[in-house]
Amino acid sequence: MNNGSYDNDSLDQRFAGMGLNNDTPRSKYVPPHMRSRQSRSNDGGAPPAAAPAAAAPAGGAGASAGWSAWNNSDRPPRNDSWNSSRSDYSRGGGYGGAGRGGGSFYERGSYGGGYRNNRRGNEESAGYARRDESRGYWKEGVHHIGNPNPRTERELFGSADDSDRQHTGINFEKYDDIPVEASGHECPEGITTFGPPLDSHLMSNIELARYTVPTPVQKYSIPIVGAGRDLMACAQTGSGKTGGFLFPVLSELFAKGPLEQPAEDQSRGYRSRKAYPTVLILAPTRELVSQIFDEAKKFAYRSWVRPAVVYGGADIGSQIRQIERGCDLLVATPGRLVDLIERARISLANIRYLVLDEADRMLDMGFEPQIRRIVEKEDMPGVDDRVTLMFSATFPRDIQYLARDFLKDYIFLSVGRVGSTSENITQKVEYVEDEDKRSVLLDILHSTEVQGLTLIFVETKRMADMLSDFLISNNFPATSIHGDRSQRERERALDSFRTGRTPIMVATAVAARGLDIANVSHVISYDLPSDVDDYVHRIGRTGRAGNTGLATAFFNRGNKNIVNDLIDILKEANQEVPSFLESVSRETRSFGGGRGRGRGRGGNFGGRDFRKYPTSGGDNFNRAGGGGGGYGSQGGYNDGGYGGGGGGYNNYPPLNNGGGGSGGGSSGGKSSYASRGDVPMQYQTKTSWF
DNA sequence: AAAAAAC
Repeated sequence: MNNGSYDNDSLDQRFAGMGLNNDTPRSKYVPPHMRSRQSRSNDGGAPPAAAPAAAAPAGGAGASAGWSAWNNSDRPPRNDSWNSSRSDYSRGGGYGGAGRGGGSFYERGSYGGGYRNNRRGNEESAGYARRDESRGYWKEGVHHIGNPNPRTERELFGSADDSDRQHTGINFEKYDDIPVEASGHECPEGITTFGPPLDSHLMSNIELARYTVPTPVQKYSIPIVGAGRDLMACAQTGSGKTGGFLFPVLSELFAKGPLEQPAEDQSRGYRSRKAYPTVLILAPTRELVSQIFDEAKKFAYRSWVRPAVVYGGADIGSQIRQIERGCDLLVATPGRLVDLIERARISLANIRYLVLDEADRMLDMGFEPQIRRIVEKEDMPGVDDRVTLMFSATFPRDIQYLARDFLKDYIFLSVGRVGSTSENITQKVEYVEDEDKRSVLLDILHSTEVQGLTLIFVETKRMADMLSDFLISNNFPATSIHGDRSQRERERALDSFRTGRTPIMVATAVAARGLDIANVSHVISYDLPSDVDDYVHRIGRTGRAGNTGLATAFFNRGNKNIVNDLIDILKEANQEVPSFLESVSRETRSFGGGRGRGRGRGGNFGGRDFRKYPTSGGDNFNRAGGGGGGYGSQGGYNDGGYGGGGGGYNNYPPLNNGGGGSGGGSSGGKSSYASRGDVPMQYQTKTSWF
């Protein structure tokens, strides 16, 4: 990583908009993880360090090199935009110029040499005769906006009273109460409204979607991406994550226009039907990818940008035809993308923005090799020549280590939840033995008034089938979703759940993340997951957009592996901790296991920038080290892997000590993040594709 | 151990 020698001394820490350091009234809502910051805010990093505005970090050079490759034109720094009015929106000219009127702009050429090489070449000679008049285009450096189309508009944006379609009813006022913490070099200031320099056409689409005020994550992601910076954002779903990356990225695209097709491909001269997307968005499930695509269509409406989506389980032929019709912003699951790259249908050579949604999942054991292949082993520009954005509700520190390979000098953003955080989800944990689960579930379903949707999570696909059959045979309108069902079945299940035709859905991990389903009033963890992050994502399916929600979990001794993490989560969210949890926790501790995996959130509901808390393994307890390496529950995938657990974990060692004083020294090199030396061997060997 | 993700 170009920025390996991260220097904690120069971290610019901000409590933007939070007023944590001053006279914030006690009554102002602060979610649990930010609250814990308050008590620690005097540990050295707190003063909103004056960023050395004059001295642009060297990293800026890399960034601007990436941008000058954009259309091969040198452009003057943009002067009407982010960086001039606000001193630290940008650095080192990382933000390219507006470039309007630049003769070097390519015309429309988002794929396969534009229409020229396409079989619809006659359209080209006819002068952009577009079948769909609502499609915009780019010509001679000017963005021509397509005509409005009422029908398309209704399809995309629904009508104002169409509550189940989208979040029109979000309680926007509450946004101001959400704290945001940003850390990293010269972090740009947040914005407060959708306004210039955000592209004006984008703003009109945002208006059509009836978003009036940027959500907290958007307030920061917009200027951060506008300044060409990389970003790791920890934000609950329902906090506007999708807009958080779509808005700034589309705004840039609208202003800059299409990229020229790479020379090698042009020289082939004929029939290149490869797509050269500028933006790549990756997500871990097909449903999520499809949901992001739907959002992208809204905000790309009438613009020159053609969004496209590819995922497995669906007809590849029609997906290929779709990307041939235009593929500037591609939303994809990894497997199908690799397939299409191998078929030479997609090239990543023009990627300028890479987005990993649910990034911690994308970088975990199951996905990491595929992501590495896509990002590092294909033709995607290197980390300095693209902007990389990662979003997730949770960011374990081991994943943050991995993520460094894909990011340069990034901003870490931690955002509370919309509508008074996780506290608007009531979490209940019941002690239920496996054999009693069915009858307890029936009791719960019978006793709950039928309003809103109930989502039941199980650990296995088989159990999902069995349980939904069981419910149906008991006259509950249930369906199920899991990876062994066909894509059509999955889509039908999700749709019938969403619309309330079957207000009960049994699901595996497929549905745990990111899915935006309005009106889920109850999430039941029939089986608890082994990783508490998964639990956090699950309960995030309810209590969305300012509503309250209920989350019930069935716990028994078989779940003792997550008992400590679960207790932490409950405490952080101000929830009742049943006594049986405490006693199982005590049993477990004397059993010698303690906590398997340093969760890395350090008592933080969402996540904490590991660069600021280098040695805190996320443990709230001072616990004897030494044995650490031994009980990595996830076998080589965890913090326990390095340095034998790093000695006793201290509670949040002071910033800037590099970890040397807190026991981290035992890991040999943990005090410095300059090299890969501190990274578990397992990671390094796993980097190869096979 | 299971889940997700390509055919």
